[in-house]
Amino acid sequence: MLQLQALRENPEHIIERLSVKNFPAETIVAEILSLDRNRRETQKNLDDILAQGNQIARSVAQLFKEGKGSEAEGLKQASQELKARSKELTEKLAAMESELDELLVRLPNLPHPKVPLGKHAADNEVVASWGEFPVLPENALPHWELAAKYRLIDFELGAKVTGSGFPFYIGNGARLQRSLIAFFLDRAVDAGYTEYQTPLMVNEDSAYGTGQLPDKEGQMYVATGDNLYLIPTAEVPLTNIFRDTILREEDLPVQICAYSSCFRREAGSYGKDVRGLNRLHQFDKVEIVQVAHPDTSYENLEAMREHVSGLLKALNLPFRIVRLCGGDMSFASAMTYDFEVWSAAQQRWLEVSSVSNFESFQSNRMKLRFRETQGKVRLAHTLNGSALALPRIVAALLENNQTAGGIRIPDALVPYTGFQTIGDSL
RNA sequence: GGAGAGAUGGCCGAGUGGUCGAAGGCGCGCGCCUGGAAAGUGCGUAUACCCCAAAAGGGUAUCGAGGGUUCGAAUCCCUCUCUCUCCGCCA
Repeated sequence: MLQLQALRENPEHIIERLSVKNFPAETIVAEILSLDRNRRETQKNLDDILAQGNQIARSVAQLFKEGKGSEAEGLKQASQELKARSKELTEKLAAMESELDELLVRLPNLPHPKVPLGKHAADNEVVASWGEFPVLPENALPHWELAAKYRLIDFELGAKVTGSGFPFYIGNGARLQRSLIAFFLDRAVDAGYTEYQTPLMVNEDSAYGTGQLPDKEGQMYVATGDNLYLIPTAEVPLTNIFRDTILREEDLPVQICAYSSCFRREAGSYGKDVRGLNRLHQFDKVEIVQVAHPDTSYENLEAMREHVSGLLKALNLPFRIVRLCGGDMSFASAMTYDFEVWSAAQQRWLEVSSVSNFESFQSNRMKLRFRETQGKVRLAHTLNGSALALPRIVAALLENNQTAGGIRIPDALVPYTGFQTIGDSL
């Protein structure tokens, strides 16, 4: 969430920036500012009353020490009255604070100045592209048909055992998944990320910390019996590691990564856009996260972009990078690069990674700070990115590398799969 | 799941109703000492909010969390969470 301080200092700037995200903020900002003024006044009153109470307690102690306990009676009476008023004000203050918090939480993060104006994906800015579209054989198949032909993935079986969007991976299909996970993790570790294995369920505080709650509640599966949420991405547990912590400046940037299954309800559409691996309720992903110094976090963002680009190049998948426009960005992000891979049989771009700088938006809510060498405490910046999400990578690998005789495995992956092709022969 | 013990600052650890935001130690920072270092030694070293234009200074809250008793709570009472030990169960 945005810092109240920033709103007080320059509300016009906040409103102007949020307009890039097509978010009308005037009313809510005005409400926040007036509520904030009231809150501070109330707090001042409360503090004064409590200070009087403390003063009385000290006087009483002094009187007892001097053996004049009987003189304390009048003071005790005064203290009782103060207590009643302070209780009332405490409740009022708590109500104001939660109201203020509710309002603040509704404001999205400010987009970086480089973020293009726009409402839809069509307004995103293509900032890089790499590779050439493969020439497919006659009768090229989309990945779901390839998956069935070579018995790599069984969607119907998943639907029977669990539901739509929960496929089984089988034989070389399962092996391919495992290979990609290991490959992505190895590359992340080589790039300086420390590997984690995280819980796949998180509590409510964590879901708030990264912003899944309150507004994206419907995205997550909930274990209602225990009030736990299945993670929609490893970002949630990875980033929440740092909730309520103060790091040392020399520890920055913190670079960590994790493979996890991800669970998303995505109450969504049906049809060819979500066929096969294009959109699932459960999928696998390697996530990279950085906690960065605010002065240099955009350099870290570029480094993450390079890392993800390297993965796609190693897999020889044609891709492009787009900088999301204000309207297409997520609530919490200040700048996001999406990576899209060319899916040759479907003839469309598939989003396989999203790399974002959240600046201090998450860390403000999570109280993730670091201590500067001069001793000052500042909010850190958080960044994350997929490196990478598996299903659409698999989709593109299968489609782009299909030949009349089978599917070629990219060289970089062969040490992991142990096979060079899927299919009868080449 | 049953029984018991515990939770104090970055860490260890004292405190069991009266200036206790909290002794002492370790760590860390800045000095002194030294040719340099170690040792020694002096000082400093939590966070949030609020008042003040800012600095200086001051107020309030926080000893796992929430409530209560009291003029006054780290200390007494209640509830919850977590940790440890023993038993049971278990990949």
